[in-house]
Amino acid sequence: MVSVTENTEQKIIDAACKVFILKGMDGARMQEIADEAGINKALLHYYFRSKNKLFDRVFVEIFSGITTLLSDVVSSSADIVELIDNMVHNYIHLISERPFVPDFVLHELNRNPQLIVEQIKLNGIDFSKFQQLIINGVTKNKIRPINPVHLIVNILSMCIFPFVAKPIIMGFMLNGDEAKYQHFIDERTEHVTTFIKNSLFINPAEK
Amino acid sequence: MVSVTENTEQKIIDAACKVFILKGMDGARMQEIADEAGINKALLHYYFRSKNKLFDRVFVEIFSGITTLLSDVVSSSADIVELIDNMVHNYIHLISERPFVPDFVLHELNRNPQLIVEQIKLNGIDFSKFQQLIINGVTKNKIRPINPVHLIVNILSMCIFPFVAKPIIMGFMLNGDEAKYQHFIDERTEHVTTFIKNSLFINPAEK
DNA sequence: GTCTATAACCGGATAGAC
DNA sequence: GTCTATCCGGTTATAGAC
Repeated sequence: MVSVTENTEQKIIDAACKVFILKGMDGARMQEIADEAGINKALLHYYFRSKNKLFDRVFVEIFSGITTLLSDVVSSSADIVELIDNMVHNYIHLISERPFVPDFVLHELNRNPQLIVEQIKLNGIDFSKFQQLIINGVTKNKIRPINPVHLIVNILSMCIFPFVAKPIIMGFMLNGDEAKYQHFIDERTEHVTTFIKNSLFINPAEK
Repeated sequence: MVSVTENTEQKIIDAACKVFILKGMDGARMQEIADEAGINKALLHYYFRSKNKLFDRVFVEIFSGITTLLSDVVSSSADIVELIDNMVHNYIHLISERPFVPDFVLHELNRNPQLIVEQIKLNGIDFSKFQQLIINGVTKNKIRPINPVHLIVNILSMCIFPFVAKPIIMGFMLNGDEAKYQHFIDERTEHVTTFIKNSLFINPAEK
């Protein structure tokens, strides 16, 4: 029989995710994580020896969620159009549910680029597949030639940046109106896919 | 006669900029800033009462550099094509020289969105001008209609994100090769302007 | 496994001499 | 204005009872 309350280790990890994502490694406090998990501070050290070890554990968990999505989308898409649709839709959807994850991941990665090394082997992107989809699109005369790295960076940029830059967008462009921002995000999937396709397709009628 | 060595206050601000940008507010240490400035820790508190006050001071300085550039570009561009060229070129150039600034600004802004409030009045974007350039482009039948907010976010995304995401791009797409990343950045201005224009112009021959 | 209490340390801030 | 020495609060981490 499955217990209604998760075990302590999982409660700690969930709490740590929440606090680390919101405050970052440097800003997070073990006390706050303990409170969030509803346990004592000493118990954190019993399960995970140190703050650093706890952080490493949750970072891997959070980061792999992002990369596996990318891998899945690339490997499951039949052509470049499908890939763009899937990638934009899935990323915006994923981040909408945890909007502070991108800033957390990017910030911690810049603080300590070493963090990424282990992740790469674990969750490498199948670039040959991605490149092949582009080549196919080009040879069938559907899209302009484009550097795959630039294209994938363009897609990720336009999907992820609007969440990281929320304060700027709201403050400077939407008069601090939360509802307007939400509406902006709701339009985003449709806008970005159209914007990218308009750029890629030589003949707009094709898209 | 101008002294060769800047005064102490300026030395502190320069050092604080450097350390805060690299480590963030939470990760920075007053001792490290003092060392970087070549002075004693107590002197920091003599000039700026607290870590918070010192941070606020340098944040304003760093952030205003970014927004004034945007304002200048918008107000000095005669049409939408010029604006895109100027904006992409200037932003990528600016950030290339201080590549850790975007992560710093975005992270601190997410940690404390209040920070932006004072900045807005100080350096608001002239949106009407920007919108007018787009409308002019559309009515002269040069570009497709587009939501100004989405367009400006697209431009900023594709210019800024590649710097914030450097560890990811290098790790996952460029085999950790620093030279490849530098080459990628060198191509970026040309690529992004072309990508945007391809998307905006209905007839590619026009651009 | 979980708790309370406390050790050990670190970092921002101040006192006071020069 | 600049320094040395020090205080004091907060935070990680451990000891030890239950």
